[in-house]
Amino acid sequence: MSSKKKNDCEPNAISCAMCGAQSQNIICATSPGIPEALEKSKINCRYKRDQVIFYADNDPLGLFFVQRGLVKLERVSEDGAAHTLRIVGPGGILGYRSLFADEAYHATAIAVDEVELCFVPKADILNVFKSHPDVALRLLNHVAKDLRLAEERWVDQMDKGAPERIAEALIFLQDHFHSQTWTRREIAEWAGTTPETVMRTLAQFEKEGLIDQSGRQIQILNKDSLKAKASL
Amino acid sequence: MSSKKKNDCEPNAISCAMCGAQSQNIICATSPGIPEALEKSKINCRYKRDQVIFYADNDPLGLFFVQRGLVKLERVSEDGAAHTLRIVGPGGILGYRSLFADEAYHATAIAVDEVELCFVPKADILNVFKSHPDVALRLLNHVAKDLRLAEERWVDQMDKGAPERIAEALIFLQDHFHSQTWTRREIAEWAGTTPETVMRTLAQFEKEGLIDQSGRQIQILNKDSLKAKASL
DNA sequence: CGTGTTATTGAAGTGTATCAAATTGCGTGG
DNA sequence: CCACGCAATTTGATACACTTCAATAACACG
Repeated sequence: MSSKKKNDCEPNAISCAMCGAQSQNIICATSPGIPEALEKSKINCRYKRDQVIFYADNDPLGLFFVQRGLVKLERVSEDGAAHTLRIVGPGGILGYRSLFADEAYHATAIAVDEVELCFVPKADILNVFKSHPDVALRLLNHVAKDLRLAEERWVDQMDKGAPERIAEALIFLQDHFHSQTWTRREIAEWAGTTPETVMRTLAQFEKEGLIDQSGRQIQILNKDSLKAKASL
Repeated sequence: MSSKKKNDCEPNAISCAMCGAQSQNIICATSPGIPEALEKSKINCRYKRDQVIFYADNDPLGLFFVQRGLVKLERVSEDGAAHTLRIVGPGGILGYRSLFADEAYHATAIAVDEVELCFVPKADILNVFKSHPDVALRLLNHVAKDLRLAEERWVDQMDKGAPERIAEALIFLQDHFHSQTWTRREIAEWAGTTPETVMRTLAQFEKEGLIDQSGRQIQILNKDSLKAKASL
């Protein structure tokens, strides 16, 4: 029955008890009782590639828990250039920055592939905070790590050249989202450069025996040398 | 008695009750009773320009509350280039990202001018969390905003040219730390460019009547036009 | 009053974006 | 299942904003 409609939010499509371990996020996994508390208010949703989960400048309504697939948070500048801020996979959460900063979304969330997630309204999340104070500390820990990544990325953008950032991007994308193929454009939007530069750099890496490009598939042959190239 | 030693940490140099409103940070200002709880464990410290409060890669020992002066958080790359991540003034806190991420400092904290602050050990901070659960939410709010600023800065580094970033830097530094003069190098390290480029750009801004440079002092003449130049 | 730091200006080099065009590859619908 | 069409890839040529290096001048500090 749930497969009749597509890209629609349906209540209780997956019970919290059945939610795979892969989707155990820092809120649900914190302490027993929380999944049950959210069970009645959560709503399951599905999205296909390139569909938008939420748009920048809108106000957050709650949190999205990713159960399956990948979601990218991207920002598009006035002249149309897109940049990928974060990528969230199963077990990850979407919308927490804006919710807790009490600000509008500053990025747009887009499905990278077939995505399944569940939404919990703001009010219910805040209730969890009241009953489980340790959840706030876990989220604090998470956002603090995000902040380091963001600030490190800014300095990398200046100190390192495009080849180093692209090498870093390849390693990051493989480490975190192994079973995923990325377009040159997506790699560029993550590494902070252009598809053309990614292209030429990958060709160079292949010539040096660091990677192997079979069509759109990229295999890392020598991870250590690639790390060295990225100054990691 | 407290003025005999310099750059030394002395217990209870300023009581929390006497701490100026300017220094009311998001922890102490949250609810009554917290300052008293920290009173016995806090340690006051003083630093002069360019002195280091803590070094990158060291483990955090607690939190620093800025009472007077400015502190910059900077990261130095392998080739010696310094970049300013954040600037913290009176009422601000230092070291919270690393403490809550449970990571080493990823930046070095340096006094921009004469700085006065008080230090509270990690254990005492965690005690406050237990007795005042709402403090975690306030910190979460603060770090979430930091995260937006950091991510916005990364995209600005790519989308905007040096003149735009420098205009943005001038506005930011004036808005937040009005009574402070900055060297070209400091502006460059904040804007993500070089002192030479800052130099030439400021000369251009002056020619356009946007600012007025009397030696090291920079006056903003036309803030609206400067904002337009920064695409803000 | 010296001395080291900062400011200022000039010239040169370069990495990377930009633009353009051909080719490949993939998804979609017939 | 094949063919079509559009998007992604690939390659080349060009432009240029910015960094880098260098050398002088102005300034602040002890």
